[in-house]
This record gives sequence, structure tokens and C-alpha cells, in this order.
Amino acid sequence: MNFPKRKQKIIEQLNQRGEVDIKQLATELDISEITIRRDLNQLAVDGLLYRTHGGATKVNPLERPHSFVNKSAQNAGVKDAICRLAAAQINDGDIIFMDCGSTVFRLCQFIKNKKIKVITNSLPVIYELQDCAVSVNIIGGELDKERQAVHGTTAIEHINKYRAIKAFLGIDGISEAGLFANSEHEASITSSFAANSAYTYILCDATKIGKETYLNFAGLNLISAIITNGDEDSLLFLKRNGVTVLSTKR
Amino acid sequence: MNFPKRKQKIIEQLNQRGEVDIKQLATELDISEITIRRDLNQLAVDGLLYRTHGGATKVNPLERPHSFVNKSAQNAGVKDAICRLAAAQINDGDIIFMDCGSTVFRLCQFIKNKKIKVITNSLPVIYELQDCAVSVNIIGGELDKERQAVHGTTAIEHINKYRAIKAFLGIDGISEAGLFANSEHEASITSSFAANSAYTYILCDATKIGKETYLNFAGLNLISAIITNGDEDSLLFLKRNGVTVLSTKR
DNA sequence: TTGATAATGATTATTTTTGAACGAATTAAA
DNA sequence: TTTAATTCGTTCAAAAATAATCATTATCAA
Repeated sequence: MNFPKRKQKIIEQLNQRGEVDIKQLATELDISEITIRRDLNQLAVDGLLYRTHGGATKVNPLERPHSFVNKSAQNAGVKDAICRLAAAQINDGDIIFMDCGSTVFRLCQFIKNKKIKVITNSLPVIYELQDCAVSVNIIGGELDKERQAVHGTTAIEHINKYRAIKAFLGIDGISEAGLFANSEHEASITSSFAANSAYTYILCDATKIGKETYLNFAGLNLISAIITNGDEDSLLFLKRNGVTVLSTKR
Repeated sequence: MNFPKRKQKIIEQLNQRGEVDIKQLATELDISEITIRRDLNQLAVDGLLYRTHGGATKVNPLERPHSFVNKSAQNAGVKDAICRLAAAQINDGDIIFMDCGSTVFRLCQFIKNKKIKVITNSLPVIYELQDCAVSVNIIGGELDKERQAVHGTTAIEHINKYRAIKAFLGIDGISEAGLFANSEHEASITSSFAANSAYTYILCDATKIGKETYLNFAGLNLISAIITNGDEDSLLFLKRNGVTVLSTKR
């Protein structure tokens, strides 16, 4: 029973019970109390727990931020169909923006073998494109851990330095009034991407069509096209406003 | 029973049990303990496992969705000792730079519970600090997939916008002539970090001391302190040049 | 075969880890 | 406040693991 093994067990116990007791650990791990004491001291120095008399407690009950993978798995079939359509719009040599939506994320799998440059603020996209031919440019700035993406004024400035052919963006809602987002941060990033690309594609499933939520940050003239699974009728207002509609239902 | 064969068996055992024991391997493979030790050391250098006293453990006991190349398994013990010393220099409220070296990466585990801001160009660092209290700022620019870090002129510009209290940097070599790097990219990033922080710490193991390799990109006056496991004698030239020396050997 | 090179094993000194003892410090109880 | 009981850290010693050195064996090419 070496230190790494003990360390693992101790952290495990700590996560289960919230606190540990030296005597109890000593008997359970079948090791002397002084060694446990030394272990706990070391782990306390490393900031992995708080030392107390006779034991230790958890340092910070921070629960893992929402799993991005799970969210992106919702409606996977629909999203994949949308992304296949989107990928068909991308040619070798293109420079494209990708934002941090869960739908846009699923576009990654369809572009891995294309010879393109991707500029993105989304960590999952970056990770996903790591071991493939795609050249990646990362938007710098503050990391929003909740959204696993970069945002803030530095990010906006960074985006404004680049020009892309196409932008692939997510959205929280879209109606005749324009585009809707659930936060200022998202809205400003989306606007910047759109402003610096020749063509702007919105990727969204049918639930977002006609939905008006929180912040109405731009009109429909910001975008060139929408790629969705919505049906003809619900998309009429987009066509009327000069937005190209690509639907997985035909 | 040659090395590739043994290597296969060892990795196999490791995946089954999570850890291996030298004595046990020696009897099972019917080979001397010293040879097993040599094998394990080699595999640790290759980043395939972590060496422990009496055996080895898997590199990443907690399953991660994305794995990064793990050069940091090499000399893990030495690097951890260096990083503990480094972590002791960091106070709550600090804003720090971290670059993309394998030693600097191991600093992550010791700062997870500190209330600090980290500005970095290293993807592994970003990933490692994702589920903790540390606030992260990502340097933007082109992604170097080889080094899993951001570089380029945009990155330099980005760094120049920020000011940090302390910079923790790796290096490929250091001698009386100054600092050495294996690439222009690395050198320019390191220089920028140093130029924009009040204190600059170099984290390096003893093998880098006195080593002159490829590009001599800066003098010793660039840095404030060095944190290393080198011995007194080999570090004298640093003290003579006004560099504070923090050594794990005392 | 012969010589050179690499891999393996044995020996020994050094380092690391662990446990025990005991006085000091801390907490809890009277 | 005083006393008793833990718990803690330091020191020391033993055991285990390791690194360093040298000897032996195996491998391979000429």
C-alpha cells in the first residue's frame, strides 16, 4: 500500500463521508496512524483537504459543472442531421467560425477530414478537433466554466481581428423579431462572429423556431441562412425576410 | 522474454489491477527485480505509467474524456516536489501566468483550491483547471497541436494586454549565458510572459541546469527566481547573477 | 570464430518509507 | 480553572526500495 494508493483511498472516503478519521483510516488501510497523519498533512499542503484534529474534512464541495457531452447528446439524431447539412456547405480551404452551442459542437465529427481553418471559442470543439487535420484558432479571453467557452471583451476584440467565409452559430430562440440569447455574453460573441463572416448560418432544432427568450440582440438581417429540422410553415417568416432556409425535412 | 514482451505484460497487468508490484512482476515474468525496475523507469519516461516506490500506477486513474500526451509522467516525483515549492509562492488573490511546459502543468494539482486567476496558453492546464475554483483566462491564437498550446503573434499581443504578479515558466536549458528554448515560438511566449509579470519563476529539474540548447533567447536578468531540485554547486552561477534560488534539496 | 554492443544480473551504498517512542500541544471534561 | 485524554510533531531506528557500479550473458555482424 503505497502513497498514491492511499491518497486515492483517502480522497475517496472523503468524498463519500465528507470527513475522515485517522484511527478509522489506520485500521481500514491497515497502516500505522503516524503514516496516515503524514499523508493527511501532505494532502493538506497540496490543498486537497482541510486538516482537523484527528482527521480531515473536504475542502470545497464543488460539484462538477454540467456535462457538455450529455447536453449535446440530447436530440442527437436531429442535431446530426442538421450538422450533416451544415457540413455539406463547407469546402476545403474555408475559414469558418464555430460558436459554443451544443448543436454546433456536433458539427465537429463531420468536418474532421476537411482541409479548413476553424476559429472558435468553444473548449469542447477545440478538444474534439485536436487529433485531426483541421487547423484550429482559439479565441482568447476569460473562460466561462459553465458554458465551457471563452467570452468577454478580449474575446470580442480577438474575433474582430479575423475574417471568415462562414460562421456556424447556435441560438436560444428565433422569431420575426430576430435572434434571442439567454445571456449578454453569448449575444455579443454571436454578433461578432456574424459581423466578421461573409455568410452566417444558424444551426438550430425546431424547438427554437418562433421562441422569444430573454435578450433580442439582433434582427434577422444579421444572418444569411438557417439550417434546421423545422417544417415549412413555421419557417415561412424567415424566407419572407430574405433568410435562406435549409431544412432536413424536405 | 524481451523488453517489448515484458512491456506488453506490464501494461496489461496495469490495466487490470490499476497498479503493479515489482516483486510480483519479477516472479510472474521470471525475471530479476532490477530489470523490472529498469522497465518501469523506461515506461515512466515514455509517459505510460507513474512510477511509485515498489511498483507503478496508471497514468490517469480518473477517467478523462480527452487525454493529453503525458510527458509529465517523467520524473513525476521530482516535478511534484518542485511544484509544491512553487505553489507555496502563490497567495489567494494572485494573478499568475502559466506556460505550456510539462513541469508547469503539474503545478495545477497544487493550486486547485486557491482563489486565483490563471492566464495560460496551455490546453492541458486549461483542461485540468476546469472543475475547480480557479478563474481561467485563455491566451488566444493559433493552436499548436504538437505542443497542445497556443502560439503566434496574436497570442503575443494577447499576453501583452495583461499584467500578472507572477509567471511560472518552463525552459529547455539555463546557463550563465541565460535561457534556452527549443523553438522560436516557445521563446517568444516565454519572453512575453516574463515581460508582463512582476516576478518570474522558472520551474525546471536538474537536467536543465547548465544545459545550452538551440536558442539563447534571453539573459538571466529576465527572471526573478528559479525553483529546482539541482544541488548547491550547480546553482551558484544563478545566485551570482542575482537570481533567487529555491531548491527542493536543502 | 571473434569482437563489439546491448541486455541482464549481482553487489553494495544510498535514499525513501514506515513505524515506535516520547515530550509538547490541543481539546474535552471535571 | 484545572485535570485528563487525545492528538501532534520530532527524533530515531529498521526495513524496503533504489541507484550506481561492475560482472556476466546474449546477440549480432564481420
